[in-house]
Amino acid sequence: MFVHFLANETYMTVLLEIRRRFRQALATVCDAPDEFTGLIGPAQDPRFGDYQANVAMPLAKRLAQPPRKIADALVAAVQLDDLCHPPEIAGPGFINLRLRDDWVVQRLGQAARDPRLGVDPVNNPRTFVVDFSSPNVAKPMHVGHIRSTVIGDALAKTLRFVGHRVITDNHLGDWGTQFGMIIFGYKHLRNDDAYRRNPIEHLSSLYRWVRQAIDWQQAKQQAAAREEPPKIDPVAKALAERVENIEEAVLAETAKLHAGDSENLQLWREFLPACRADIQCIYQRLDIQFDHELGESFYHNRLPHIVEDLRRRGLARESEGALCVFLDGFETPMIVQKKDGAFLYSTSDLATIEYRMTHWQPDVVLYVVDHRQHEHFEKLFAAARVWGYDRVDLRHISFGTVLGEDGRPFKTRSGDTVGLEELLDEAEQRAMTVLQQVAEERESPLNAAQQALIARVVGIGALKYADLSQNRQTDYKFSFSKMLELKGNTATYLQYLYARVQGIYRKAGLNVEALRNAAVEFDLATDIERQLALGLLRFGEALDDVLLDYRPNILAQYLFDLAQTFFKFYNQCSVLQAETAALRQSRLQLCDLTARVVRQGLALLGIDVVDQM
RNA sequence: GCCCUCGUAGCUCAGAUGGAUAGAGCAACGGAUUUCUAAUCCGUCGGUCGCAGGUUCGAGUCCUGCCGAGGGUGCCA
Repeated sequence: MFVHFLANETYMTVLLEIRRRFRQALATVCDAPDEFTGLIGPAQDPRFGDYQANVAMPLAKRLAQPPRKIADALVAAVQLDDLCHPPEIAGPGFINLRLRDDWVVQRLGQAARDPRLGVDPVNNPRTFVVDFSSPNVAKPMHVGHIRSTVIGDALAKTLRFVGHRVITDNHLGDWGTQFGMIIFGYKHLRNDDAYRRNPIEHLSSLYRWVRQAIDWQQAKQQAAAREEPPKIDPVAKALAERVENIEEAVLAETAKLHAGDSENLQLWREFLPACRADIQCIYQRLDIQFDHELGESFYHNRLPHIVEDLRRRGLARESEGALCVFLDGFETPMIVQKKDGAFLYSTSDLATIEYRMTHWQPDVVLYVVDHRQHEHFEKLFAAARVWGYDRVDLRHISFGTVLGEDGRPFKTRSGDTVGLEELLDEAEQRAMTVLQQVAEERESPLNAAQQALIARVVGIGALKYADLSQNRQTDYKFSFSKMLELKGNTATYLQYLYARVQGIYRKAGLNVEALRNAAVEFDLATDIERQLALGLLRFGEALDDVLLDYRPNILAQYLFDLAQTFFKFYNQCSVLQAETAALRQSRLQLCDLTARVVRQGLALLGIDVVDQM
């Protein structure tokens, strides 16, 4: 079995330093100190100090002694005086810690001088494959597709930043039934002029028509069950009335493609580049790149070999005409070859595992995919283990469904959801509207090019942040106004912070490089400055917490908390007009470090910043 | 039928491994700008954490039952 990856045992954050000290003290009172260090964390409430250790109560049970007595013993044994004030014991046995300002100032100076902002690279780098986005090409992308894309991208960037080797792979659906639909549509409905003028647009239309025709025929079969007939385009309706059982015909076209039929293969080769170029437009606007884009078609000719291997090893056997892998703990088998001889996505997923293990030797593979495929992945991983890949950590990073305004899942098939292009356009448009309102009151107006850039960065940032700031497990209701919100807990708030700090530099005519190279002497003159300092030192802890369970929303939450603290500080404390030159220097450094942490944190979420807003 | 999620403020959502008085944002209302960009800040209002039991020093969090919503479930992906 693989060794479970504990991100929080890699670099020395403040928290890990405290835990390390406590571990030694814990060893003097019990023989399993590691079971308890996890109970040491940031204080829940500032009144209790900066960090707290909630270890005495559970220990009391184990040692059959009063918790306060154990807390006393731990406080006596723990060696913390260089970083903390004397610990205080409260309530049933909480141990409250308050960091010494001189130590905080010293750590802060280190972070400020460090291009990595005080986050040390992991000392046990591992190789991760992150499989995300993976849309079906040739099918219009809609709002449901951005979740996998932005979450996967953020996780890949975060893993890379903390020092792991990361390989991103976009496992495109480029070999499936949707091509059967397009081929079928092309053969029956194509308009050569329209196709020449704009291939991808025409192919999309063909897809939609065929899809609608199939849905319409199915609805008609189930007849009176639903009174409301599905929405249908006249072209699709004509097709549905002219050709019987389109679904079967589509599957036949798909089967011919897979069997190597020269006409269909030729059409597939012709369509694919246009389809790929089309989704690249989206990735370009989202500023997302992949190391590899090995789609299903890449694995197609390996599938017979996979199935043969499974059969030879006795892992797969025939049942009800299909070739199946039966797995312990599952009622239904994983089917790897249909009775008509065709392969399934299970088969190509196994082929993908084999390829990645052979060529990339990952320690961990993350599949950033909708939670509805949970059971599929459980089976896939179980099958991979019995197949021999039992030392790699295969993980389904599942996320919730994007629901329509009515609270029901979008129908991914019918295509009448909000398209992704439309969403991106709207995002930039809304950002531009706000920008123009705000800019009217500004002394130094921005030119058109600046405005366009800002609108793009702010609009796309809002969109990504709306997804990333939410716990990935929960379903969420899509709404333009929520996704494109530009105030409150949004990317805009964080981008605004960055822009404000740059504004200070401009106002003061400051050379930022000179500021950073100057001797750093922080002065935590007020409570709010101290609070900001502590927040800045927690960047690494936030990244640890993100990677503990692959939750980017923890980073978003951290950044928002930090920004709130910053804005309080900023409203309370004058930077350029500070009472003394030393305090002014300290505050400039606080602003600078905050801006750098925010910029870096946003970058890990795939979100950019601008100097002015 | 079986399996898996989810139910927290008017709305949208945070609350990992059980910890001190359950938090944000939005909306609503009231304030702050001769001074670093008001996309900001401060304040007020807002809760039977679906319901009922249980476990224990302590439960939004764990267990059982019920109600409600969604998803998956042998030849789509």
